[in-house]
Amino acid sequence: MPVAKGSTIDPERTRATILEAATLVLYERGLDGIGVTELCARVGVSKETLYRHFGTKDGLVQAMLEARSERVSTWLAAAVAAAGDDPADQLTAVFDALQRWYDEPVFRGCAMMNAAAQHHVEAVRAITARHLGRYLELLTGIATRAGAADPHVLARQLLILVEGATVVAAHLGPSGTGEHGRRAALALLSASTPDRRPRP
Amino acid sequence: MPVAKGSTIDPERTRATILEAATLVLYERGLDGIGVTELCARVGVSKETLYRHFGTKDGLVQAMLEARSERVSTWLAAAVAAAGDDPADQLTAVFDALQRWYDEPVFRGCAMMNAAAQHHVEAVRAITARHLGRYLELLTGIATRAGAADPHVLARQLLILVEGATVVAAHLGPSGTGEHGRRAALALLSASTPDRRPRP
DNA sequence: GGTAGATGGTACCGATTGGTTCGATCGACT
DNA sequence: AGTCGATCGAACCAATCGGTACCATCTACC
Repeated sequence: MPVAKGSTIDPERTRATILEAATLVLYERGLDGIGVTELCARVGVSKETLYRHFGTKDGLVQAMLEARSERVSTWLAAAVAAAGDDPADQLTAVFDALQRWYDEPVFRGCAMMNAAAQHHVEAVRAITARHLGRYLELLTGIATRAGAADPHVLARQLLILVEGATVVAAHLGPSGTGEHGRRAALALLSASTPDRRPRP
Repeated sequence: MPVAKGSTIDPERTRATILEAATLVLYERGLDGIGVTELCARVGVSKETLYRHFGTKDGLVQAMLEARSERVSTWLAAAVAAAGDDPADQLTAVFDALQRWYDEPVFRGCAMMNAAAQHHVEAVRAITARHLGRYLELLTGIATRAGAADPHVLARQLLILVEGATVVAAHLGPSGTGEHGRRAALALLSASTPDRRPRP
């Protein structure tokens, strides 16, 4: 969807549109898999406009990774919040949401991790590390509410499951991967909370 | 270490040397992060030689990924074999070996998965899928010998742990990651083998 | 209606890309 | 001694790369 011609009185709107379209294209083609010229054509914007908004291609990449990290984290946190108070239900919600993602035809693995694998720039590494930190925070909350003996260790184990499931789904196909992750997560949850508290 | 001048009477030796040196450089810099010219200089070989042996840069990439997959799989299988017959010991050996890998200063994540994230070529995807298949085979063997209720499901869960631990170690640092993976794997193993059989 | 800013389109830049070619050289084998 | 194949080093190629400059155009605002 091209950006409207002329000044639409909203430069920030243009920026947001570029960001949204570029996110899809860069995810599909890879950060270095498409040149700026073709990227601009796909996004529907002129080179000058893109460079005025983001300075360099790296600037665009970083801006889109920041935006994507925030969007994805929020989406996952919302799935957890909608699952009620029970930590087991919350974990189930996480892996069900992931499975829906894996099933999308455009799924190509975690965009943040893919980006870090391609782009050897310090800023990108920082963004992806922060992204994992957000996940870890979410999972630590679940582990803490579950009364885990060591919530931080359980959270790191859950993070390993989340990222591992994403990698496996990307390379061996999505089928069943979310469920495998979910069952593993629930098993770890049980193993980490020796005091069984009955559901109210 | 440059290839010896003239015909060292062993073209295959030349090929192997290129492969070995290129593996390190491509892992460190990324597949698209270094040009053929600089790559040849780092490897210590002329462009003509490289192209005679591998045809294209993609050909070199695929050859080195095949070789690396085989080497890594063999290395991990050897670690398992050296751990004796007990499945729990074998899983411990897997994650101890992984932790030693994570601790290497040049560790940058799984080369196969990184390559697939960068290089959108079908052949590369096939190589990485086969690589995960080898891991899965190894883990299925362990799960079967452990008497798991469903060895294939347990093996996929263990694969998720292996790949997830590698991703987390690459982006949040190696510290403790192998241990987290190992403890999670042993917990899943216990949960999947309801019939406790005493160690002989 | 006129001005100012945001944009599209296009030509253009130097640098780098993957890949080719050629002559000189070197070692092994006859 | 002489041939042959493998190699190096460097020149060379077209294509593409990220990035810049210029100008006509369009819209919002006055």
